Amino acid sequence: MHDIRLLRDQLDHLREGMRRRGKLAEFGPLLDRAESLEKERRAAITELEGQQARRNKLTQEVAQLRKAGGDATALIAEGRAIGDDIAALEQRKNDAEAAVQAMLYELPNITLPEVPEGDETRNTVVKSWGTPREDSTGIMPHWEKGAELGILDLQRGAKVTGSGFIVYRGAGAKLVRALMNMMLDAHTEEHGYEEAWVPLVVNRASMTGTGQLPKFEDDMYGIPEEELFLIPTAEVPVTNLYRDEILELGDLPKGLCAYSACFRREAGSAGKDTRGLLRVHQFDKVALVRYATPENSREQLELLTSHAESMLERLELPYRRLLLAAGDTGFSSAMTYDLEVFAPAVGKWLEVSSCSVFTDFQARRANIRYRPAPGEKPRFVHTLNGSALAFSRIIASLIEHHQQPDGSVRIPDALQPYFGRAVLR
RNA sequence: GGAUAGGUGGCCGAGUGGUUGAAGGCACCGGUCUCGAAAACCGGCGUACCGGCAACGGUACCGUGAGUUCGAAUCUCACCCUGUCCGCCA
Repeated sequence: MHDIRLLRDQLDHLREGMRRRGKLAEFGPLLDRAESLEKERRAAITELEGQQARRNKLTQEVAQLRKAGGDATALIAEGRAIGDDIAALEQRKNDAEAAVQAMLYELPNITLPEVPEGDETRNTVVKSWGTPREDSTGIMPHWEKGAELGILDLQRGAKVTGSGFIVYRGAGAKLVRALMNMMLDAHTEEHGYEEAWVPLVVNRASMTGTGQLPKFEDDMYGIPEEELFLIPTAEVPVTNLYRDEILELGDLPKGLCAYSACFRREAGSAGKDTRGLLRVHQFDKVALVRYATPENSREQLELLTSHAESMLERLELPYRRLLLAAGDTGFSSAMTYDLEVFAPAVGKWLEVSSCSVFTDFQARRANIRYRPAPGEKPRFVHTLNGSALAFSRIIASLIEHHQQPDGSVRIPDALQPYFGRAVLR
């Protein structure tokens, strides 16, 4: 969410931000309406507060008059009239305020200057690691190989819940555990993160704090009776840990990591892009969250991304890092790197991580602040997060990229201590 | 789920209809003292918003929302949360 003051003195900045995302047509009219509503809001406040001041004064007069034993009937009648006026003005103010607020909630973040303008065709590969297997001859797609190895049971997952809900079995289930432990150990022991184990269900305020709501309610699984939502990522509960709190400067930067199941409705899509593990409704992920000062949040993004990349290097999966163009950058994000691994049988690069700096966009929504120095005014922190990593596509890539000519799947060295064996066959 | 107590400023805590933004304490900031520190003493110290170039003026905020009233931290109702006891349960 943006500072409401931007509507007054930096409307051009907002407009330019929307243009860079290619969304000026969509948001330009909204900005104009928001600007005039903001004016209306202020006018209503000014008038309202004037009447409130009148009432406060009158109220004192009534008290004094009563004390002196006088008759306050006339003053009380006047007060009643002011009260009616105040109620109407309050309504006017609330209406304008709610309307402006609703618009601000709809507006995506402004991307950093270094983020390229335009849509996803402007995404740029800024780094590559390892050599993808271009020749897919003899490599079975992960859904076939997974079934053959007895580690993936897509049919029964569909039966038990529905399509897009995966059952891992035997060594497959253990593979999930191994990935979880390998990643969490690395982040806590080598990268300095505190591990958290969080609820998979959160309330509306938390979903609003990180930017999923109100705009993307349709993408969420919800429990309407309780006004609760299944988390699409551990970013939501972890970032909201410090909602409405003031952090100490000495605590920053602060990093938390958490494993969680993630739930996404992914409405609409079905077809070859969603085969096997490519796009599912529930998947496993280790998430990284960082809280930083505005001064160093940009460099914290590099650090965070490097932590995610190190997971791919341990798994010996070739990857590339994309700097997303403004139009492809997520709603709350100011700058995002995507990490993609190559799945040779699918013949595609798969997004397995997304690392973002949100500047103060989430912090303002969630009211997460820090005190720059004792006695100074609190400021909003900058939040960051990244997946490190999302498992399902990693498993897909692992099964395909590490598939051997004899049909077995090699387990990378770094994973073996956690998985307990060197090969899947 | 039932019963019961309670939610006040960064923290603790007083306050039950009218100069209460709110006593007192802690913490914090400045000063005196000291070689320096501690202690002691003196002073300062909430947040947000509106108007104003500013000085400053005004308004709101005592869990949340609605209500009663000329006037609500204080009264009424609903909801949320926390503690305690009972019940149930992995």
